[in-house]
Amino acid sequence: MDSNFSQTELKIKEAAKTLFLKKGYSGTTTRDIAKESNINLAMLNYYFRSKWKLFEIIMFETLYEFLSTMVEVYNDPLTSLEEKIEICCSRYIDKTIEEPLLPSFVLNELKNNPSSFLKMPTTKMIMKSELILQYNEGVKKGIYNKVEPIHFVINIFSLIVFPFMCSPIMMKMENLSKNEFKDLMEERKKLIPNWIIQMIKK
Amino acid sequence: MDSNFSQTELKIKEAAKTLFLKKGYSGTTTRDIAKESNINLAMLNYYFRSKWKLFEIIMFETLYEFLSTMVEVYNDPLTSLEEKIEICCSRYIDKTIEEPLLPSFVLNELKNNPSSFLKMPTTKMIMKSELILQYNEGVKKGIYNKVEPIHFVINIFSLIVFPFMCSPIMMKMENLSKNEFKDLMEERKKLIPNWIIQMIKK
DNA sequence: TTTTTTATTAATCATTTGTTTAATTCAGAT
DNA sequence: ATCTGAATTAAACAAATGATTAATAAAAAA
Repeated sequence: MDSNFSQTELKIKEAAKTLFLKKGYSGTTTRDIAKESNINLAMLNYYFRSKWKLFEIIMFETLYEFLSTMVEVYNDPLTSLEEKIEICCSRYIDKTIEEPLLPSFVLNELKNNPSSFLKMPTTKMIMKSELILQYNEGVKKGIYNKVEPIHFVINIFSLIVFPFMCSPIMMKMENLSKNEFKDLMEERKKLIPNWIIQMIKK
Repeated sequence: MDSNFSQTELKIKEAAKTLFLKKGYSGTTTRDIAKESNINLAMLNYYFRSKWKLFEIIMFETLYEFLSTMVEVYNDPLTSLEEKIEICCSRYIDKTIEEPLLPSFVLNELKNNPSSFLKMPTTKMIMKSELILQYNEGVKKGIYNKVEPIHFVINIFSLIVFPFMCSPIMMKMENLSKNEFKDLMEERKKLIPNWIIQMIKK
């Protein structure tokens, strides 16, 4: 019976994800998770053996799901560089609007332990992707300024991700509602690709 | 006697700052701090009453020191917009090279509690600073593209700060040494101002 | 020197927290 | 209906953790 497949296990994972994203690993207690998911404390260890294993599973799944949707974008040989940037921005921002706490969570938890991140099948490829090849070609043709490709990649991610990471502060400072902030991010879907192109064009 | 002024108090604060930056508030124990600073556990409560109060002091001082050096830059009426951006980048990057963990630390700890951040005297002013006035003037004159000033500000900070936040991952992925990473950031002191200008110029 | 205040220490307390256990309930197979 | 293994529960354990206490040492004031 797949539909009834460990209701409890799912409930735990969902609650754990919510809490880990909000409070981080060490800020979340197993009792918090038990309470949030309305399960008995012992069930956590019954299904996942330890808080740490549960965390690893959630981190892996979350990250994997997130990255998978991206790899195909910047490796698609059929789209141009500019199209790639557009699609990348659009998807990334959509995804992050859905889960605004994710970037901050991932970067923080991986800070002291980035190796576990590299177990992901999708991470190592970015710098050897079609996106980079096309950028390098453009440089060779004299269309784009020559800068280390790593700068090019960082810039894209910086402009996309960072605003989400300081959204609490931004919203407080500028008295923005959640929706107003979301609208700003939606705007950026179109703005960032233009900015990026302007940055690299001669 | 100012030179001998509470050697212990200082040692605790330094150790606490190191650990809070590295492990976050909830990832750091009072015993960690006591050990790192070679003081007796009880001295922490003797001088600071609680772990939380100690944390608040460190957060405030760190943030204040950091922000103070910035306000004057983007409020200086004598420098042009482009000069401001250059100086801002240069100082920010220098500061962050000194303390690479700071941005990640601040954004994370303030995530669930951004109000405490606004107690800072220097935060609220950015959007009404000389920098923004000059940008708006440029727009009026038709030199710059018209975009919400908030985007303009976010972009600057994104390009400066975000790379530091993913430095562990970057370094792992690209096999960079600490020095190589530092060199990349040094490069950006000159690159970012150009990029920003290209982004806003028609 | 004597007294008083301040700083430091080791030991202890009271919770919290991750995990385990042993007993009980439940569901499917026989 | 009975048996068997999985799921669930309440209780407990052991270690960790923030904080306090009471005794002692050191420094300052008298």
